[in-house]
Parts: sequence; C-alpha cells; structure tokens
Amino acid sequence: MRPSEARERLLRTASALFYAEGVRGVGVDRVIAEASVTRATFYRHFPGKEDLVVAWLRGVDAAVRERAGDPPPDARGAAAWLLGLTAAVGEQLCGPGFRGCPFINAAAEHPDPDSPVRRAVREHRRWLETAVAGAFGRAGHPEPAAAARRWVLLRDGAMVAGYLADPAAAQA
Amino acid sequence: MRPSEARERLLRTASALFYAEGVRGVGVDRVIAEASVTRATFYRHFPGKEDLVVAWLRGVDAAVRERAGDPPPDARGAAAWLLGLTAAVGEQLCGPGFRGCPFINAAAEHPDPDSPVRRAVREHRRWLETAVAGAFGRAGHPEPAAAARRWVLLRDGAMVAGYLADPAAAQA
DNA sequence: TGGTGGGGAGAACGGTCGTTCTCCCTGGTG
DNA sequence: CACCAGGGAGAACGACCGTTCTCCCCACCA
Repeated sequence: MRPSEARERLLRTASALFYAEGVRGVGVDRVIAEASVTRATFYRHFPGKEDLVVAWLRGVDAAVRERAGDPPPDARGAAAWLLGLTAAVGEQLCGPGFRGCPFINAAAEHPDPDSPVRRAVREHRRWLETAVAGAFGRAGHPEPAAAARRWVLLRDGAMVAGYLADPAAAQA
Repeated sequence: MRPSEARERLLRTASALFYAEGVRGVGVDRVIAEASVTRATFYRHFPGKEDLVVAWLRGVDAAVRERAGDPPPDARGAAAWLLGLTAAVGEQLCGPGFRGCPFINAAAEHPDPDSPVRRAVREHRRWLETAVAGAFGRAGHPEPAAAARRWVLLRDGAMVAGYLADPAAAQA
C-alpha cells in the first residue's frame, strides 16, 4: 500500500467535501473527522490545507483525462471522440449531486491567479482546450483552435446552467 | 440623506471586496475597516453578514437592469436591444479587474440552494432569461425560450472564459 | 531483537470569524 | 431647550480557523 491508505481516505473525503461545500466552506477539522484520521496524520501527508486542495484538483484532472482517453489519430475516430466527450459532459450535468465544474468553482474562491490552486485549474483547462483542438484538427476542422475555444465556452456555459438551472439544456 | 451615507459606504466597499476576493474571503472586520465604519454601525444597518451579501447582489441586479433598460416592444428595437446587451457583456469581459460573474461566483460559494444568497442569484438569472426570451420573441424568433436559454448559456461560458482565459473570446 | 516509521489521541497556539455589548459624542428636530 | 437617533470607539464573547506539539502504540523489516 504505497499510497498509504490513510492518505487515500483523506483525499477521498476531502474531494467529496470540497466539491459539495466549497473549499473555504470545510475546515481541516471537518476533513480529518470525516476521514477518521487524526490531525497529526493529516499534516504528515500534506504540508497544509492548500496542498490538499491542489491534490483534489489534480485527482479530478487525472480522472477526467483517463475517462476521456487519448483522442484517436484518424479523422473518424477524432470526431467520435469529440462526440463522446460532449456526451460525457451532458451526462455529468444530470447526475445526482452535480454542483458545477470543480475547477470553475475552485477558481471562484481563489482570486490570486498565481496561487497553486489557480495554477492547477489553468493546467487542466489548458489540457482540455489543446486536446479538443487537436481532435478538431484531426477531424478536419479548418480552424481547430477557434473551434476548441468555442467548444470549451459551450462546455463552461453548460456546467453553469446544469448547476444553476435545469440540466435539460444538455443539448449543446 | 435617507440611504444613511454610512450604510451606502458600507455597501459600496463590501461590493468591491466581495467581488474581488469572494464572499467567504473577506470578513466583517475587513469591510468595516475599509469603509471607515465601526462594528456597531454595521450591525445597526444590517442584521448580519449574509444580509450584506444579498444587498450586494441586489445592487448588482438593479444596476444591470437599469443599464439594460426595458427591451423595446417593436421587432427592430428588440433585436437592437439584444445586440446591445451582448455587446455590453463583451465589453465587461475585457474591463480591468474582471473576475467573472458575481452571481456565478457567489453561487459557487453557497451550496445551499435555499439560502437567501442563492435565492437572489436565482432571481437575477430568472429575470435575465425571461427578458432575453421576451426580446427574442418580439424580434421574431420562432422559439424564444430555447433561444434565451442558449443565449444565457453562451453568456455564462463567456463569463468564465473571460475570467479564466483570455478575454479575446468576446466574439460570442 | 531492535529499530523505524506510520498512525492514533489529544492538548495547545495565535489568529480570525461573526456577533453583541457598553459608553460617549454630536447634530438636527420637536 | 430638551431630546434622541445616528455614528464613533472599543472591549468582549464563543466558536472555529490552520497549524504545531508531545506521547504512545503497533506492524514491519533488517
């Protein structure tokens, strides 16, 4: 058990709490209590709360990347990959407990653009946009970069709408 | 001075701070210090911090409504009104100190959908969507409600893109 | 067998949170 | 003139924040 089991429990409960109630809304006490872990153990695995936050975001980033997989190199495959990604976003919107995009929400709580949290958000969004742009390009789109920007914009709008309005707007 | 001058100062500085640093990020002490007001004065005008938050959001809502004005009843006027509103969003994106939509950000910090803050957010968004839908209808759009939903979705996407990416995507 | 390190239990820190309190001063209005 | 609401000044509250600390237990491995 290299990932130390206690650390894993810590990260798992923290992820759920941070997403459901906001980063600033849950304290370290709350996390360690719900993870059945002592304060000392927490600080043995994470230098501070902020590191736990970026660990959460990195985990979400990794999960999304794994779920999406690598976009295929051929045109037909890339197009299907894009449609699949779009459908995945649509499904996510209607899932129970959906509370918007973790990265957008986390960014709303962290004004400093140079903070590690904002850096993690930027990394994820950069990956998403370049991956989508690559797929658009391989699918034969004449302006992949612009199309990707538009796709991400639509995705963001859908995320907000799914949180603050009815998720029936999954027709992006 | 019916609006009590001190209360106005309080609300003005609170609005700036809440928007720039997030609701949970600024404390009452911070607000009263920056407004050059004592704690007692604050609690004489607002029952608590939450009321200050909804007062802020209501102020933004009122400002947006006033800025937009009433959509004209004729088709040509309604179309122009929609274009004007869209252009206003685009301008806002590129303005200095832009940090996304206050309502989206505030909602991200308040998980409880029944909280007064979320209620204020919902009111504003409801007004926006119905106003846009009405304008679409008067402009001759065959499906005003769907068009308004789409318009709001694009607006939301543009808001987060303007905050987390370059605001050059003002071409919505 | 003797470490060594991960984990549990809990006290304590300084700071900040939102909130309430008392006291006094001042400017207008009856 | 008497009054009193609006505001300034500041102490105090209990709770929570993130963080650090000591002490002890136990499983594993050399």
